[in-house]
Parts: sequence; C-alpha cells; structure tokens
Amino acid sequence: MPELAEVEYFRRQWDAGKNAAITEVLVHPKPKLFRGIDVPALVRQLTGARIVDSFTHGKQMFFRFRPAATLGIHLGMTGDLSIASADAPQGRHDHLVLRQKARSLVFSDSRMFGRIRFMAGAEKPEWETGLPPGILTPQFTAAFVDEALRRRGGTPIKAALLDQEFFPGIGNWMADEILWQAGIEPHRRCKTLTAPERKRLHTATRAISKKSLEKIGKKLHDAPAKWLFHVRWRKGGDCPRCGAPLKHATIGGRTACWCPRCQPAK
DNA sequence: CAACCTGTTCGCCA
DNA sequence: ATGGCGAACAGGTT
Repeated sequence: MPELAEVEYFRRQWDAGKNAAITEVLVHPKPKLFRGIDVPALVRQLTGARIVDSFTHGKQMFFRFRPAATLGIHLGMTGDLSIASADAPQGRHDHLVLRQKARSLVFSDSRMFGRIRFMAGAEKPEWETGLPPGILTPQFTAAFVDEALRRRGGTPIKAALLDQEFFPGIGNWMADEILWQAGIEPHRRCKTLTAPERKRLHTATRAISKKSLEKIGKKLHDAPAKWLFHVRWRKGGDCPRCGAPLKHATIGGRTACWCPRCQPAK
C-alpha cells in the first residue's frame, strides 16, 4: 500500500509516543528486515531512549532519538506503523515493537519486503545524506526531470516513474495517476517525450504529490474525487474524465492502467 | 486452487 | 561498462 502520502500517514501514527521513554524493545525472531544491523545493539540503544523527531523522504521514514540515534523504516509492500496498548502481545508479523508506559509503537509487515535501518550517534547516516531531491523541494526542477528522462532514455515512462533515484515516493498508483493527469501513454519511451509533455509530467508529479499529502497524509485512502485512483484497481473501469473504458497492461513488471482516449499512443 | 499484489534488488543478456 | 528486463522475495487476498 504505502507510497509517498501513505508513508507520511504511517509516520504520524507514532507521534503519539513522541518524547515518551521507551521501556522495552521487541524484535521479530527472523532478522530479515534487520539485514546488516547489529540487532542486540539496536535493542540496547533504544531501551530507555525517546523519539524526539521524525520525518519522511519518499517512501523512507526516519526517527531521531535521544540519546542520539537514527532509525530508518521502509514499509515495503505491506508494512504499517500503528499504536497498540502497552501490554499488547507481539503479533506474528510485528517486526519492531517499542514499548512505552502508556502504549506500544508497532511496525508490522506481513510480506516482509520492508526494511529497518539503524545508526547510533548524532551523525546523519549515509542512507539519509545520499538521498535525491524530494519531489516537493525547490531542487526538484523541470531540468531535473528532463535529466532523469534522458538518463532512462529507452525505458517506458511508466517504469521510469517508479525509479526512486529520480522520483522518490512515487509508486504504482501515483505513477498511473501522474501519466493520466499529464495525458501521456505509459509505454512511451522516456526519450520520445516532447518538451510540453516533459513539462506536464513535472507539473503533474508535483501537484499529485502535494495533493496526496494534503488528503491521504491525514486519512488513508481518501484521494481526491475524480482521480484515476478510484477506478484503476479492477478491470472494467471507465475514465473519470471522458468515460472511455480504461486499458490495463503489465509495464516494467507492474500493472499499468490508462485511458486510451486521454493518453493516446503516438 | 490459481492468480494477483500500492516494492526493491539481483542476475542475466544485449 | 551500461541499460533494460524478468525473477525472486513471502504471505495474504480474490
């Protein structure tokens, strides 16, 4: 489920436990999501610590602690953050549980495609400093998008939009939404996009990210009316703009949905 | 029962 | 070396 705005939504779930001491740390017996991490050290460091800040970048979440440490959580395909009671038993898919006096902060992920990162100390980890420009920052310019499309020249635009090095936070439904709103057919190779199309792509990417954060960032699955979002899941839907039957195909290994009339093939 | 899935990474091949 | 593609990962849902 989680793309840009949904990741932001889940990050906020843990705000309830901000500044409260962590009394106990539970981790999943399988270390898959902790790959490359010294798990006992993480448990030691976070026991007694407090979350003092948190933020997201694309699909990546960051939590800062005092004593100084940074926890990174990626939700993968099926992860979520939630609040449970202070004595809630650890669920089968709960990979990290931070106990507090009044509640538990839970990271659950049934399909185990998520990832946990951790670094003790005040220094920023390289998995934070090495990130590309966020879509809603001034550095995410039309020129940046042009360069991304040049680099991914022969790739279908739908697949390129899923590249987190260039479009951090964009996932499958957002990519379909962007192309639909920009009127670009998803198979189009990046290098064949015209200057006006590239401009529309940049504009739509920013607008949809902003709107998503305003709406979905507060309440899950509450995308604006009239968006493709509401009809793209199942086959047989019609274009919310023109009413034409939507098309579906696999592009770059993922399901794509588009309107053949609003997004004509060249 | 088989197919499908809102993500990422790896290995293969051109 | 580089770009692009398909498979793999694992469990739940349709």
